Amino acid sequence: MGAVYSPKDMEQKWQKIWDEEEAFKVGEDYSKPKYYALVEFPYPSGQGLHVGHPRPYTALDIISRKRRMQGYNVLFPMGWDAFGLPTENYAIKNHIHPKIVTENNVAHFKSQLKSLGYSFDWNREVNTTDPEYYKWTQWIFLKLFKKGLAYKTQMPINWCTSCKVGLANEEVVNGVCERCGGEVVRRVKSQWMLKITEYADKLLEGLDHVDYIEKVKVSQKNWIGRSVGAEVDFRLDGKDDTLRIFTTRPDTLFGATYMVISPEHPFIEKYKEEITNYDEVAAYREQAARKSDFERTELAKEKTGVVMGGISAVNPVNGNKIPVWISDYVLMTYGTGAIMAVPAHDERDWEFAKKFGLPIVEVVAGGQVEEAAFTDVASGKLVNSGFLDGLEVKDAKEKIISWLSEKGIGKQKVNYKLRDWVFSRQRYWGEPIPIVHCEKCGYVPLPESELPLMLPEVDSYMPTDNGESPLAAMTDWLNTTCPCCGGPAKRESDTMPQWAGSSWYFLRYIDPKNDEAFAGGEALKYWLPVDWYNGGMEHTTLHLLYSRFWHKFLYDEGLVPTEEPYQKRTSHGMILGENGEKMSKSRGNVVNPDDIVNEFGSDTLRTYEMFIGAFELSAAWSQEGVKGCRRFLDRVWKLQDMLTEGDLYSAALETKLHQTIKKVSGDFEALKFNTAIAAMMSLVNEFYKAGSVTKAEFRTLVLLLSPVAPHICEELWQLAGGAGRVYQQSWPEYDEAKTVEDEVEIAVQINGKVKATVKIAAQDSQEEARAKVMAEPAVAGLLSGRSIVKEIFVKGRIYNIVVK
RNA sequence: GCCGCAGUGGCGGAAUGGCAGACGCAGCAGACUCAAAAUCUGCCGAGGGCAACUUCGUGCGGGUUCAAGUCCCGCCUGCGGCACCA
Repeated sequence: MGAVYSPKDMEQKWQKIWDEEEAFKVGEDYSKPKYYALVEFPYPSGQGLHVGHPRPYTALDIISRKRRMQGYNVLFPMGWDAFGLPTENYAIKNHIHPKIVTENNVAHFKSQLKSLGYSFDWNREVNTTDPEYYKWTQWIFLKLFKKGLAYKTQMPINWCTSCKVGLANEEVVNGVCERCGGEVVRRVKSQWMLKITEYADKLLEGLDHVDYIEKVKVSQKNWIGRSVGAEVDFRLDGKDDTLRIFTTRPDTLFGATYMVISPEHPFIEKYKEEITNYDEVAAYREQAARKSDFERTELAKEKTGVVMGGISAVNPVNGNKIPVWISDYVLMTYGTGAIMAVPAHDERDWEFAKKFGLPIVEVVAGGQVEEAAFTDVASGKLVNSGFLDGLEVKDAKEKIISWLSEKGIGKQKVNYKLRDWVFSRQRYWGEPIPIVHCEKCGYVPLPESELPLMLPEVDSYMPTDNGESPLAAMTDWLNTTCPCCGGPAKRESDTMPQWAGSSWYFLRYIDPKNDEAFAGGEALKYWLPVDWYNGGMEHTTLHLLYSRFWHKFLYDEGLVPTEEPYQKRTSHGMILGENGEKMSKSRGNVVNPDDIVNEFGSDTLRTYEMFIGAFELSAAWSQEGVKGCRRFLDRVWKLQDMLTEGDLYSAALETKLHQTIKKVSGDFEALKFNTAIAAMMSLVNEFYKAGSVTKAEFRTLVLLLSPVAPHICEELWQLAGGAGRVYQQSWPEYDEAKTVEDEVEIAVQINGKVKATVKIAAQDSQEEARAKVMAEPAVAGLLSGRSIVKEIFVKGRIYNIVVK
């Protein structure tokens, strides 16, 4: 009789053994096939690990363990994305330096992760706040700067009034700060920007060559928002000046009955003297500027606007004089900040025209333009459009664009929704931007030899109300000399956003201790690209897009060997509380993984998190479900009492074993961990039914289960007389021919309804099957007196007889 | 509004167009026990029937097919993302 299954001591024992044996140390033998499995490194928050964390980690730990057993050299690393606001805020509140807070949180996270038995190679741990790490973050920034991809500009930014920090567009969710939910207003500030827009096409095009789940590709495509249209110049009536607009519907040019410019458009100032209702215009502009983005979108239902009195434009195709309006439904940040309005064929323009009584002229037939805008481009021909009449939309577009080009008043143009990345943060706990501002020389990059530019060690790092970084007050650090002319200069006081360090961390794992380069060329060549990257959907348009941008830049610089960083990207669903709501302290439905490990063991937690449901969907926690998984492991444990000597599969179990190996192997690859575990449960049930299990049969189960529940499997491997360790074994193989039952029970249908079942040989032909089916008394009875119209036989599955 | 995903027993969820409900949870009955827990065995979609059986069942309405949870058309509901991007 074996001992009772008590995971606690046993799991610690094996974790220690793995450590001592350096079981998961990444090999340096570059002649072996490699596999790079990556999970998003966590932000080490004060709350510690959440039960959501182990879901993706366990999934790729399973893949990594399986790959090692398949003979791959596996890189499965872990690290810390440790710069950021929560740490800084906690530090301020509790008067502990963020560096200390980070150290404590990392230690806590690490011990929690270790207790879960992940096969990370901890020799390769990285930390974005380590100067030896951020030295290279700064180094990459300098490369971007030298290429003109980092620039400082005065621009309205999203300002979180609560965090007192500027945010990228991606960080503003429903008009509020993604992190704290605080109000976001627009504020003009001088900011460092990264020209991600320069890579818009490459980022888009690259998606065709990677294996990302579809929804990730779609989200990135939408976010980049490429649209092909035309830029057209409209002459201002009586002036030697033109107003340039962007449109995706140049075919509707004859239907343009007015124009609209954004309240921020420079023409308002330019024609200040001539606008007859300037006071009204200025008031409208004021009002628009005061609105936060949130208010702008909230009020979007009702269009507002004001006409620019005394100014009119000329429609280039028909010479009609048309008015120019100002409205905040036109954004200065997209296209040219001005549009031609075609109310008959654009919903926004239609709404605006209806409200202000502007003319609606149909130029594509097919709708009722007085009732609603007709926006269908697939049907309908051009009307009221001179030389375009009778053409289809597609052809009209082509014709008008070439006409405009010939006349020199327009051309084809591609626009993107993607905006440049606001790269400045006015906070302490981030990478200092390695730039010096000199009155004479402008913005001067720090020489590489001066990297890392360390954060000053100071006591006060409070955010300021005036929007300046706390670093701006640290004059000893701030004041320096210009690397260019040697004169007095000031350091940049803004720091980088949290997304900086995570934009290249997967490269540092490849060669984490290199002090000559961010990573060595040979190592990069061997390990890139990441073979499988799993992470949250919430990072699709942030981290995932940013890191692809940096990687593509590094590729263009000849610094990395692949165009894309990640070959495959998958995403996991959230773990919800027992009540089906998102886990949160305030809802009181938070489950702490430590409690589960203590009560049931980490193997149970791992198994449960994989069994809980489809990996990519969210799933509600169930304490009863955890117990079920523990019960399964108990049953596996107790199989040791049923072992018989034997190096072969018994006849009764052979087919089931081959089927299970096939099922589990395939399901792991497809992220169908729930059905893989179900298959193993089913195998265990068969073992119990059989009453005894040969060691060979048992070892196969142990090997299959080991990526999911590695501790119990090491123990059982040893008990079952296995040589070495489970992690050193080869992944079990199956024989396709042996996955098929010799005899199967098939359903016999009459007119599609199951009427009987018949046992036949799996390989039976239709004739052989027919004989057995017709011999079945129930079938014979049902067929008497009816004529057979058709018979359908699906091998090993079904026999359907259609009768009249 | 647009784009994705989902809707199956009391619950979590399975099902290359081929016997719907695998596997697990909960429940019921039995075994073991003085008893309980644990464990083991059996049952477990709904209606009808003593029973052999039988009818109905995968959000709703149509369709294709010998055969539909699965494919097509039209809806409904929930979740996630984007959203005045011209």
